[in-house]
Amino acid sequence: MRLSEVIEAYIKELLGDSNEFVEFGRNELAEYFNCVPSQINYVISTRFSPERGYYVESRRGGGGNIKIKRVDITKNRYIMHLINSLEDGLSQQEAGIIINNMVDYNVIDAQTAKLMKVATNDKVLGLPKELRDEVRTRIFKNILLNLI
Amino acid sequence: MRLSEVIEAYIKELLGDSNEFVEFGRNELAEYFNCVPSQINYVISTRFSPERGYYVESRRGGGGNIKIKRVDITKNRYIMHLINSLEDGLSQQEAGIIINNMVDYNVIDAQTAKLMKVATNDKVLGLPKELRDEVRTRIFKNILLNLI
DNA sequence: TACTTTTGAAAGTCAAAGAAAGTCAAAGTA
DNA sequence: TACTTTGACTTTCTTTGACTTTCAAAAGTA
Repeated sequence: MRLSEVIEAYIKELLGDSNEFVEFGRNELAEYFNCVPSQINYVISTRFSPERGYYVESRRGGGGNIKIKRVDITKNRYIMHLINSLEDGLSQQEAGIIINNMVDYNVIDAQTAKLMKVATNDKVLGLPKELRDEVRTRIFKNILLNLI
Repeated sequence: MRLSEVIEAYIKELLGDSNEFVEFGRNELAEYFNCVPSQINYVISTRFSPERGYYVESRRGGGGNIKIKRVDITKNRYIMHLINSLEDGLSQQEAGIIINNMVDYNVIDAQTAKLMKVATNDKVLGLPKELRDEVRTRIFKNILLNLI
């Protein structure tokens, strides 16, 4: 079995039942598995994506750590479906339509909708088009994930 | 847990129940936590700055001390004040601290806080650092504007 | 007494050292 | 070819300590 798979399994084990999230030091974990620290990043980026229902946060510096949160993807199939069906270069217009739909279906309230629109707005992001759509997609997916 | 966070929590604890302000000797506090005095300054400047809704006074010399007050203002004034005092190039950490404070001050609820954190998260933005802090600042400010 | 100087007890500043995590591309493997 | 492993280098945050500034009380002076 690939080491990456072992690490993946280990993290999922930790997330096991009852635990909504895990928190660990990257170096500790790397030491435990006798690998370079960056392997942990590889595992996280290939296996703990929003599409699979994971949200990842981290901090650097003294006492730094990585926190992986598991979202119960069965709790809101509509949102998970949305996350997985979104193409990578979401435009402002497309995002807006989806947000409006969510309001119509009472998935989110007006205030949340407003904030989501702001955070995915062209002017606010203010980046060259391709990059902008990429970033917007990430923001949008991750917000969706955290609505569950 | 990081010492800085322990000290932060301790000060907030003191501020917490009905106390409008805390007053302490820098050296005493440092001794209590077994750290160098300048660590107290670090905690204050990263966690209790005016942008974060705190007013800090101090006196040097014999009998000198530090006094930290919570600023008591209305939601909208708090937000306006924040918008005006935010510098460009906000880091994820700074944004996070401010968001936490807004929750403490009942300016936003936990759900909104989460959304704001996600939309200003390093990994979510996933941009080179020069751009990242710029974009984050725009997103953050614009969300604030829309909270008014 | 009224004013000035000294002195020691604080707090402030700033940069270096330390401790983590992140990035990226080259090398390895199936 | 696609995925994984590795490691050198970067960035971020915290801790530490040497040095500076300020203040108040004590001591000295006219």
